[in-house]
Amino acid sequence: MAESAISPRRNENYPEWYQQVIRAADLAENSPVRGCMVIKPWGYALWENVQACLDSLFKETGHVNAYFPLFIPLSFLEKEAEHVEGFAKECAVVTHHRLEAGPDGGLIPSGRLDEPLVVRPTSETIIGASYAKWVQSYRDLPILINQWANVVRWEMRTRLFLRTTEFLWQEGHTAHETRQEAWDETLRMLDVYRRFAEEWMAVPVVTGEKTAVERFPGALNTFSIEAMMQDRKALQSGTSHFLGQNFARASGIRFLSRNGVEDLAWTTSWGVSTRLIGGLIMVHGDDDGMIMPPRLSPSHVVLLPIVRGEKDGGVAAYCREIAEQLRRQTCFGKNLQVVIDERDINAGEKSWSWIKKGIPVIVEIGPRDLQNHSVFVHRRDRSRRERYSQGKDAFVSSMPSLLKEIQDNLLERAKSFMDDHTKRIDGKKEFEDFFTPKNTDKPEIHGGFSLSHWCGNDSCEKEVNDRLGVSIRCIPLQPGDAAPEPGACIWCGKKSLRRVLFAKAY
RNA sequence: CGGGGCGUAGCGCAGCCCGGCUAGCGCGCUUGCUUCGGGAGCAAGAGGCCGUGGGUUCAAAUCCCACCGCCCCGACCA
Repeated sequence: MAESAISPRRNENYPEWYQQVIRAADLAENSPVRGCMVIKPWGYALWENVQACLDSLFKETGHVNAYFPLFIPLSFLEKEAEHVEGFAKECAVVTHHRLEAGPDGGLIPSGRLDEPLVVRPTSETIIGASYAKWVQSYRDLPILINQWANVVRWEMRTRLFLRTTEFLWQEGHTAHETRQEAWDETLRMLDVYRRFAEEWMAVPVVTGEKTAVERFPGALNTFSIEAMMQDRKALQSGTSHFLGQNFARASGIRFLSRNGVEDLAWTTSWGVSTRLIGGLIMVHGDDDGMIMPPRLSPSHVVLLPIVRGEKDGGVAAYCREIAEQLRRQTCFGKNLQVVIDERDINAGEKSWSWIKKGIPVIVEIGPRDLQNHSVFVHRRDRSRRERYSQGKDAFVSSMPSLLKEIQDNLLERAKSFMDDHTKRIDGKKEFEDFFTPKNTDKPEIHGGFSLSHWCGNDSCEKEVNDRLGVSIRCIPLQPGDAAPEPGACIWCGKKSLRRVLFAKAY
């Protein structure tokens, strides 16, 4: 049995496997700055594709981009009580604006600021200040703005992509005339995230509302998309918040309504971050590394010329010809991205490097292929033993449909995985067993999503979390999962009106 | 911030208990030759303030103290 490229394998040590995939695929690495990462070109190209796709979805739904400051005056953050409480513990604060030579030759901060500046952990307050200025009449609404930015949250424990001190994201901030409009916007953007996850990332998600315990500080309602990783834990992959009039009140976003009375705007905010990349790795990756969904992959095909010694025998030219033909093909509305890897390294090693990077299609091309007008194809979503030879022209013309097939296959695979590990559990014992590892010394991958009844009390929710490390990921919105259905709370046995989604989470 | 583990070559590690020649090994790197439908073989090389500071000692990677950093598990979180 051949070895896998990544060690340990997923079922041996999942967290370590995750780190190794990031390294092997050359996506990112730790930086000298604690908790911060360097996103390397292959990882950043993936993020750029995520940005481009989401950005066009935002534009399609009427949003425009803008940019607000990195620094937030301390007093702004103090305006919304719950918001302060939620973020106070993880804020980086700028207190000085100058460096002076110290006695030992080092530099010491000087020039203390009158009012400290908080490095934005999120931008509701600073954007709210602008909106307050911009909005005077109901005619100024709605405001539908998104910003692509970095934010800083001083986390205790960090993991590449999943939780870093600084991360990249987009945050949409909208202000509306009516409650209904803001509410609709909240759900519309949640659905944009769901579509993006499923159609672009090939990641199936559960959409739902957060419980009070898990809600965004200052929001009236928080909605999220939750995806299942291959260790069966949930990853909150995007959030959309209905902020009611809380932030409008705090920031003074007031307008003269149609009735001539002063009113507060209704606002929303919604975001996804580089965390999505962590999700992509954990949903699709295998024991040989990353697997990129074709729709977001920085490149679709790599051509590997197999050259004997110095004698090229026309292989390079043959590769260039194929590359040209492929680049004229379109898939998912874009031209195919093709790489020819002519690095002077061992062919096997070269091939493996692309497997680890997760490029959807790897094509080996040697003199024999040249002679037969064929190519040797390896789909990254299939095993290495399933490589096959194919006529060049057929290969070129079938690439778009092959990529679509891979995209669909990844989604299908992830979907059945999630379905297989989503249970409707009604017994407390069964519930506990589901979430309890059999070998406590070296916990194996276990559990999954449990759709179970919940009475609605914080105390049950917290106890489940304390005892089992399991939280309520959301109250699902999907018709099938969410249909009200009387039952008994999985924990206390009291009356429950509906099932909620329980899972261990990142 | 609590509990545990670890800092030795670019990466992964051994050596430390029981102090003692020139600090090793694997991978990677450089050069040459050989190989060539596959993560190559042989040979010759380059590369270390053994995390930092202090102490004990004739002698410290090794023992003691302090500090710094990293990882895991908890609390917190996109």
